[in-house]
Amino acid sequence: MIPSDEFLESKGIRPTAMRLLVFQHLTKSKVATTLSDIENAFAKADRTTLFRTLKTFEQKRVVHQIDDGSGIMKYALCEEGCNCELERDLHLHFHCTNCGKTICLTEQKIPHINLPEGFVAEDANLVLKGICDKCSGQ
Amino acid sequence: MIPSDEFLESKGIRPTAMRLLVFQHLTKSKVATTLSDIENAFAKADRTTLFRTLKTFEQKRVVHQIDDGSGIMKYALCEEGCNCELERDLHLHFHCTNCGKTICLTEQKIPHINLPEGFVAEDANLVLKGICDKCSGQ
DNA sequence: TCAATAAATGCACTTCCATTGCATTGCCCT
DNA sequence: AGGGCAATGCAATGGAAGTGCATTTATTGA
Repeated sequence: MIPSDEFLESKGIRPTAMRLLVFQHLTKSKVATTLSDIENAFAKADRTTLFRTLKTFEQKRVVHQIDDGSGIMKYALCEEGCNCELERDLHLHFHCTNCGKTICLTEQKIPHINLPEGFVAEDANLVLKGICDKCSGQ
Repeated sequence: MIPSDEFLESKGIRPTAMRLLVFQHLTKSKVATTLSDIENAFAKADRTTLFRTLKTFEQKRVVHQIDDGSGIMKYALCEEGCNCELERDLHLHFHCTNCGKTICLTEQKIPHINLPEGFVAEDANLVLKGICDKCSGQ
């Protein structure tokens, strides 16, 4: 496991204190995270800074944005297997309607779809909604 | 083709003038429509009324809501083949990043996904993004 | 028919989140 | 040390969803 600061630098991101904290917070979190989540995690941080940090991370392919239909954007680290560098990563997401958590199912890929003549797909977003393993296990 | 007012009544919706207009507007429109689209179509109508009209339609399974990731909710009529009455209809949507239009691909169904142990899917949302037939044909 | 009741509409307002402008601070390099 | 650019913080804006309440319109029942 390489140090966070080296990792960020390798992605072309200057590893400031704030960015390292955000990165480590994302690393620890197993689920997709909202801006507010992060804001609450470090009360001292400004919302704008966090917002721009996430935008920077996104641009440099460190995180990807997830629109799970909850109305609030979420972010999750791109993992090893994540193909964000090449093209949009086509793994899918699971949104639990019970606990509200959104989970990256990096193992599951979005199947190929045969589109009608003339349509060219460049990106895909698949969100399944239901009950997650934790909530169904109760 | 049964008249609009009879159709709405058959769905348990009182066919007011406003609702008939909105319904007919949706019928004419081949693509998913935003609240603002409709608002602009009838300048005299109030946003709230339209909002609630759409909510009513949604509840009565006349339209379905589409979150195509553009940040703005869109609505489209449920078609004959639409299974909204039983459960969520699992057809997919195509969002053109060129013209911004969102199209229901009612022919294409969302493939079944094998989820990890403990996950129970109740709903699915698949949005493909790219260039639509009209835009790619130019 | 007319009053009583319920449903639909319109206006104003609130909330929530994403996003931007601008001034300030901090970091890096010479 | 100082110049310059990147990062940060504060304030404000904007867009869309949603709510409360008063008013209008439609339905029902005497």
